[in-house]
Amino acid sequence: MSANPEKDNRMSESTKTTQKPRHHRCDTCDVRHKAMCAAVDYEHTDQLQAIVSHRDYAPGQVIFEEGDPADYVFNVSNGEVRLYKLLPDGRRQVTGFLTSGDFLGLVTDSSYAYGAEAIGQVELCCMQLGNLERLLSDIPPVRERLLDMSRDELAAAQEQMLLLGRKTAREKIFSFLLNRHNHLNRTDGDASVDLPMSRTDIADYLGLTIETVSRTFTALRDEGLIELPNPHHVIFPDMDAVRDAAEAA
Amino acid sequence: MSANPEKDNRMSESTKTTQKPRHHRCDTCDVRHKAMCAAVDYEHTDQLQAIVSHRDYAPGQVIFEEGDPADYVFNVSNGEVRLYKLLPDGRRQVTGFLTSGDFLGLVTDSSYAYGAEAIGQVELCCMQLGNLERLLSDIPPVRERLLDMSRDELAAAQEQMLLLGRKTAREKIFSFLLNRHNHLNRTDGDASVDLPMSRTDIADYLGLTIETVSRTFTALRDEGLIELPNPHHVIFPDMDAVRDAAEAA
DNA sequence: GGTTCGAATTGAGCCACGTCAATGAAACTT
DNA sequence: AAGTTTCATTGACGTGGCTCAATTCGAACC
Repeated sequence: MSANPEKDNRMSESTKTTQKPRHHRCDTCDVRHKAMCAAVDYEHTDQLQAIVSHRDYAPGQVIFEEGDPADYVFNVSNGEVRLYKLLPDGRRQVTGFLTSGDFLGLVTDSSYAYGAEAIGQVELCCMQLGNLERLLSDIPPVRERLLDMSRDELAAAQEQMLLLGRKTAREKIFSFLLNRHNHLNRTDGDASVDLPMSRTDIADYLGLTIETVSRTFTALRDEGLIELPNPHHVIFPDMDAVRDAAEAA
Repeated sequence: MSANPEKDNRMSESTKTTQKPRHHRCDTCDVRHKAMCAAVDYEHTDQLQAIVSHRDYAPGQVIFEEGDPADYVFNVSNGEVRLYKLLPDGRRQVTGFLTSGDFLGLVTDSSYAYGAEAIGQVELCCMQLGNLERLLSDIPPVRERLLDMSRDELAAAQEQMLLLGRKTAREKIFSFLLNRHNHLNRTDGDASVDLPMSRTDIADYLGLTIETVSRTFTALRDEGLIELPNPHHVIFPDMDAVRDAAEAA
């Protein structure tokens, strides 16, 4: 079992609502096509613009905690966010990592169903829950879009259950690396993956301890399957070999 | 790691589409208030009725497999269904159990994202995917309802990730029993739980082996926390004691 | 250039749970 | 009612990953 306070990473409540309202324009937003907002047509862009604002978060800063009253929902415009659930004794399960375009703010009984923290510097686009609901009734395609997005999220969640319940440490690491490679690889030929999160985050995401994560990375390095120029960057010298090894076990 | 062919449980492909088209009426359907259909108003009930049909499934029968082309979506009208994902070597993760009112047929790229099998005798209400989509555009509240339902499902999935990644065998069993008790307890004072599924299903749902599930049940029985008149029925002699023990670890 | 401090790595030992194997208890067949 | 099959339980033993405890590495400081 792992506990992981990450004490100092967690900013005080007072800094939590730190807000530097910049002027962002929805019509030139570069993550719009990936986000929920893609379903807002040209005519309604003004309405969208009117209800969104921006917030910046420092590394480690809490965005919201599980159970907080959910007044706002968010879109990630920049940076990486971790979602997590805690047990009373501090054990943590990271349920997902979000990047630009992802929707944030799952709600049950008008409170957040999980906690969310900035991993590095993060920029969020946010709107009040009430405004989202108004948007949903005014512009039907937005609800369709949101349904599609949560359909994908649900499929990813099931895949993660398979990983957590039935895969070995080695398989978990392989799946994690290959998933990241598939989902966020910008340039096509790039056989490398960035890992902005800490070993603790990875461990809590895969249901392992930091020691096991570290040892597994080292083992893969020693086998020549990956290179580790630094703990936050993985290079695949031979992508096919990795895929073979991943399937073998 | 557990493999579990459940060979003979699996009916042949030919029996798979076994269909005994009965006459069911949406306007008197007794699971309607729990299902997606609750969002279809009185005026549209005929339209709903026109596109649904019923199917019966025998215990162990495959409803669909992961990757099958998804032509139909379903509502469970009766019985219990297991959802699962498989690894190439046969290891299985049960991702959920469904009962009456639950929606079935998560789709990605127009194929099913998981497999589904009847646990006992099962009755499903089904409609073609295209008809569902037409329903969604014709009756906006249905999409809203579906979004709400998948919101809840997603929250449950995250809870399950916490269980799989961070809880001990004992805690997993406690959570499983208490969840069942909370979610499907008909009569209010009833301190018991039915477990229609096999030990293998439970093990694959909790990321354990059948032996560990069995041993944990026995341990709880020996401690006087539960009674086991038979493997498919659990009685809690002292509900509060169970809740305390569950929190203690 | 040395100090500090957090994160990552490495080592040694252990234990919760898995594996393998036997037994028990129902339900089904004939 | 004896044989067969399936599922659950129980026992003996092994091990993958956890725990506890050092190092090591780097970045940010004077």
